[in-house]
Amino acid sequence: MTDSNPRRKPVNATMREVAEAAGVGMGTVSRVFSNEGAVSATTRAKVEAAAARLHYRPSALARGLKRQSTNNVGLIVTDISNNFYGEFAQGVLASAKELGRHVILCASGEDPATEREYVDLLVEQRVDGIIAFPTGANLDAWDTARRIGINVLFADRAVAGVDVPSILVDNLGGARRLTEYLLALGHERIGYLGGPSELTTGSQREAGYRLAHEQAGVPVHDELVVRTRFTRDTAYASATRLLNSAVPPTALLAANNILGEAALGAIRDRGLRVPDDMSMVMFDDVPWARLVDPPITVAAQPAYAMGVSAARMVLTEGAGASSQTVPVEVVIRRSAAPRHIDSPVPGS
Amino acid sequence: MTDSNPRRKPVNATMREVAEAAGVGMGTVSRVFSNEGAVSATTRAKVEAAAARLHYRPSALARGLKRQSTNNVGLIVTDISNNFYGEFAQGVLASAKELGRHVILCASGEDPATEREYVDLLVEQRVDGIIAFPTGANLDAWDTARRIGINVLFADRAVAGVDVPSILVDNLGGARRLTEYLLALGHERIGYLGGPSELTTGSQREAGYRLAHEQAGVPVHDELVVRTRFTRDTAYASATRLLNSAVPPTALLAANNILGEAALGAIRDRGLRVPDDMSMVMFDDVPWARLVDPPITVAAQPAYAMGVSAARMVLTEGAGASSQTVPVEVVIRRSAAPRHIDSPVPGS
DNA sequence: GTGAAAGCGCTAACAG
DNA sequence: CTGTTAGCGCTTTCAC
Repeated sequence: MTDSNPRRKPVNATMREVAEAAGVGMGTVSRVFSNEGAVSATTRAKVEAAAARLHYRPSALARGLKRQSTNNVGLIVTDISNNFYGEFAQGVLASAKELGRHVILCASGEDPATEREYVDLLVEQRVDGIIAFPTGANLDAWDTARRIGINVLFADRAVAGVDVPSILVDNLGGARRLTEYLLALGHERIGYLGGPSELTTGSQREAGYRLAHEQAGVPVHDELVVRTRFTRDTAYASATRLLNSAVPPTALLAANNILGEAALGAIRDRGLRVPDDMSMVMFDDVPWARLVDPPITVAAQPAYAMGVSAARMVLTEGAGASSQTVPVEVVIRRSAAPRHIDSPVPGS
Repeated sequence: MTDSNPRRKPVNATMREVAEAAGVGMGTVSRVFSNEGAVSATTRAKVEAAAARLHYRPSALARGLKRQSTNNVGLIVTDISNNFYGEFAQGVLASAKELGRHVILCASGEDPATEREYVDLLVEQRVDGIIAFPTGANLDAWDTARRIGINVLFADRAVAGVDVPSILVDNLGGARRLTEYLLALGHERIGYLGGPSELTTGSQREAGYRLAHEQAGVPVHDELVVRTRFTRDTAYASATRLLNSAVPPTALLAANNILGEAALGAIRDRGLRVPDDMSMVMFDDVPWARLVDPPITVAAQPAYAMGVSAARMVLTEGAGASSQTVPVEVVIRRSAAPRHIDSPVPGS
């Protein structure tokens, strides 16, 4: 760093100054930096030399104001330290980079007030598009975002009463197949550790769990169905509650990786072994699912690919993008075993 | 969404239109929305009513251009799906939100060319500050960023020849204590799976490993020291190479969580048990470290807290922020055991 | 307390 | 091919 006085008011050269230094008009400088219109090689060289000498960097602010488009896109996730969102974000970032866009990241923490704040903020920033894992609230905020010309894309969850293109996953199918797998192993008391029913990720997965039971003719024991938030704060307590049922489950389905983490922790803390004492499966194929012993059977959502598609949809297809549902893949590993003959069975 | 024709050119109301609708001057509207200067209650009400009617949202672009400051900060990490960066980012986001700032997220993938691209881009966006995990290259780009008045803060790694405030961690101390722990357990062939020596995170951790050996009077076996990238791509192969040494190590220190993940995977794949056949410890306390059986002994970096501090430093202290080094906490769990009497020992 | 006016740095016609 | 000009939407003196 060569600046001897870092506290002086920074003087970032303007386009006008570059033009003067190069002895050309502003329009020419603009053409050079935006790569539009034709500029003779000599003129271009002069401009570039002057720009380099002055450490000139164009201002995206001014450009955006003039062009009425920033090249930014907003991404609202719940919690970026959750590997699912991390993978998704990597996908968005990769896709955005390829398209020459920036992403402004926001974490709502699943809180509607925070979400509203971020939507408003992103609108003020005049982002070209917003990719969000919506809480389901703030319909009016989303509405004004769209009205103002911002392409909105919802990820993972559909929101009732709003016609916004979405990229969804086959939650019902995934949960159903996971449940069928457990049922086929002979389990009849399968605990379900799920998310809030207001989120479609919560309700659809629960629906899949119930559907599988129905089709197998196995009754669902409502005391084995516990709903909690999809975040770490309440997960462990809920998992413990489930395991403490009067007649405990012999297998357990966790509706996302955070819940799975809590469930596995709770199982361990009670001295139970997987899968001998307790079978378990979960949504989300996070790195640790393969690493624990035994490795966990999961319903894998293609998080990275979803992020890539999401960015592409919101950036290139715009408001006209059509919703799509991506499949989840059930990956059988070794965390579930056939029910022991002597396991408690309802009515026995 | 009430708009019947989503494809029409979006008409976001301007401040001038709000002013006209409210029958006041633009200056007044500005005062209302920026909460600066005094406005009579009645006038304010009129303005707010008009604004609501028109779905007016101020433009951060225009404001930024005029004020010469966006309220944005750039964050350049390596890979946001890596839990360490995810936690760090959560900290930055929390802190930024509190200070009314937005975060533009970039993932360099540890690639200097990508990093340069992002630095240039963030400069063009005129962010108020940049928090980065630097690759060590692109000194000139960092220099022009600072010259233009952007506060730069390096995280995790120091860069030689550049005087930029940084938030570092006690890498040497952490690696040293981890190694001492293994040495105290009687291990004399400790494998080191580390990062590139160009990164201070790489070199300092290796230095800690070597220092502990030196002080214990135990020679370092260079064939047990393998350096690789800190990313997933090459980690597994390097871990395997280490385990395949002619005389294999009895314990292993992985220099970050990705390397630890790879090491644990490789250990498993070779049918070795932890800690009976192979002790292991690593840097980074990620969720899975507690979840695997046995849980892994780690040197924990306070990622979230670092993110919080980083944002605060770059946003409130500015260019004058003084570098700080945060301690790492060694958390002993059960992934390391005393060396077996019959383990291969050099010269025996 | 409030209005008018001058730009912030850039792009996009439009002439030449 | 290149220079000139009129704003993009907002903040900020400066009068009133």
